[in-house]
Amino acid sequence: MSDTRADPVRTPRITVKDLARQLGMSVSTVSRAFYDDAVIAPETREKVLRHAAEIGYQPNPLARGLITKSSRIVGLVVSDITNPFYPEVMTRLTERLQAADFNVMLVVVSPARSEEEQVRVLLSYHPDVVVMLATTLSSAAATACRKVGTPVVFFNRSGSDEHSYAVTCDNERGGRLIADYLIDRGHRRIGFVAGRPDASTNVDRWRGFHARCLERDIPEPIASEGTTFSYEAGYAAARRLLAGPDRPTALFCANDILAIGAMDAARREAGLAVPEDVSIMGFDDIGMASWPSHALTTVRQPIDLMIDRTTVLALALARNEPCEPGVQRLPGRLVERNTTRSLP
Amino acid sequence: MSDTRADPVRTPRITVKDLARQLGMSVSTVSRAFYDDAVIAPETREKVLRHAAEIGYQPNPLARGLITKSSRIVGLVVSDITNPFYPEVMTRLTERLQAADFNVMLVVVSPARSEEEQVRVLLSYHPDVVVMLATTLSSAAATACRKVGTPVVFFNRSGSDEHSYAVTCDNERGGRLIADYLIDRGHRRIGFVAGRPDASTNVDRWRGFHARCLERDIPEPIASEGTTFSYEAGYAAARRLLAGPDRPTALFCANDILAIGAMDAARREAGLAVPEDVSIMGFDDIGMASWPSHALTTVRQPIDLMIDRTTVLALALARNEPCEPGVQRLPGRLVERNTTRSLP
DNA sequence: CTGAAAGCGCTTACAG
DNA sequence: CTGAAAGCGCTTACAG
Repeated sequence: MSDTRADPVRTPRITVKDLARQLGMSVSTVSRAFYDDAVIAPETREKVLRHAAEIGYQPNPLARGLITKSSRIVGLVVSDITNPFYPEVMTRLTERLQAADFNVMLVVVSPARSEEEQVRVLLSYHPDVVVMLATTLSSAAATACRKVGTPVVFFNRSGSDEHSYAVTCDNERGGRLIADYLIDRGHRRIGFVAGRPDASTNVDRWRGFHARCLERDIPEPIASEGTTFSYEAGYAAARRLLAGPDRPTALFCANDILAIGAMDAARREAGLAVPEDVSIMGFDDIGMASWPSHALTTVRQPIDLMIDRTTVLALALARNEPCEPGVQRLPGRLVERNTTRSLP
Repeated sequence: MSDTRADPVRTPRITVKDLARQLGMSVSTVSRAFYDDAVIAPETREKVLRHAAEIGYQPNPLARGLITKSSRIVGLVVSDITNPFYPEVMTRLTERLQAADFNVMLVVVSPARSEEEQVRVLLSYHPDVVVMLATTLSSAAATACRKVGTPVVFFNRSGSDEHSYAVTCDNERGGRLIADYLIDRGHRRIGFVAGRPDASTNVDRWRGFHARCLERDIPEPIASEGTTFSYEAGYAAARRLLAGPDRPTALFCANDILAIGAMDAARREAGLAVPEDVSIMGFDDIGMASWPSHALTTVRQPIDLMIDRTTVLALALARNEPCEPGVQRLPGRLVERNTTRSLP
């Protein structure tokens, strides 16, 4: 603290008082000009706004927030950034929120410190709402939010408790889609490359896939032991899955990044051609999936719609409008590329 | 505004006053407990701190900032998020800043609106410092910051004006490293796959590379017309460069993501084997570069060091400590993998 | 060492 | 329609 004022070169900020003085008005009047629904003469408002624009004044949202109890901050909590799916979501969501005149405060949950502790400092800024971008986050963070009455919406994570908000892809349905696709093409021995075992995306995709396999009288699919959603994990799991003599003819990977690792393992470790010797499917449809070298058959998450829903929900909650809790499950669609084929 | 209080379910926040009342002290005393260098009896401080922890009180940094003129917010401005290099930097930087008790306010500059406008709303929160993660950002944003006296540090971008702060890889030296490496291995006809022409990374890498080629009496390298740093751009550029009859024996790509696109083009469009028919090099050493399917020879940016320097610099500036302006150019190192070979 | 008071930059009843 | 005053949650000289 002591050094905060060590070198007072900071330009002193323009305040309402300055404006009021320069315009010969009271601060109240000046303040009112910035609120559409305030009672103020149109010419007065215009005068204020014009002058403000000229000298580059804008009300300090921090001071404003003290009174209105609204910070216009939305907290964005992320953790698993290795999945290329997230940076894209993060930036697009941020753009949308910014366009609605909210600012995003980012917290990256590092395993080094407790989730709750890290969210606590975010909470001290009184965000109007926080959105969790996280398959991976436990509910500790959400609980901390709820304790201070801050609404939270989960992106890409279901299974949070009853009265919270979530928007996800319909992962279970996606899993079924994949089972049908593979089975329709004659596959019987199918392997599953798992991601994080406790992630709802992993659980739901597997559940749908597994259920559909049983419904269609396919032998129990063999699942790898899940660890993380990473290239390396996909590589390692596929190597094991494809090592035995009775290897699967197809692999469903819990997400694209796993699938890309799995493809490399199939080619380099097991010496198999994709899709000639083994079919491989992912989930998400990240940008890389469509690169010619991967050309991955996968299920595309309805990302535009998901972001849209999340934005609308977050904005409504930030404004304290009543919203119906629950998880919105949006349907994905299967996109066929070159990593799968029909068995003769 | 009107709807802000529509549904007053928000838990009322605990304030200093509550603490003071509950402890039978004045607010001044309570406040002092949170400052290490304030004069206050040790037992009093402990009593306050203990009680605060119990009931989950922490001072509101917004109100605090009004007085101290320090928001403990650092602005993080990003734009080109398609390059996987950035998400990594972004999250690691954020973690470091959080660990130092600063919070990150993220602004994603979208091409839809003006840079200055988008930074303006960040500035209204009075960040103590802003760091620009951007090869791509113009100086408009930086100018806006300077106008209100907010210090800015550029990450991965040099060539900002004289009295600003920047930390980058020594890109020019990296370009020379690559020229030497290729020339030492017998390459004479070398192509350059350019990224964004106005990005300092692109310019500096090319400059060093080009200069070194001339110094060593290699024929003028042929450069593609740069557009963006993307897989697609690398793909398109390499296809053109490798199409002619007198094609280059090696390609230096301005970054890894371009290089990966270039490799795919070489293989699929030109029918060339890498490195047998053409050697390919990138720059950055993003995670993907080391995947077995790419195994890209590249120059690794000293990312740990860069992040460290940026953190230290940003923190110092946030505290208004005097810092020496200028750009810190940190040496990268060449990492050899499987996309290059010696010419016989 | 502690407390009463002023003030940070705003907004918002309350009078006029 | 406008202004004077109170107050949001804090910090910090200033007395004591």
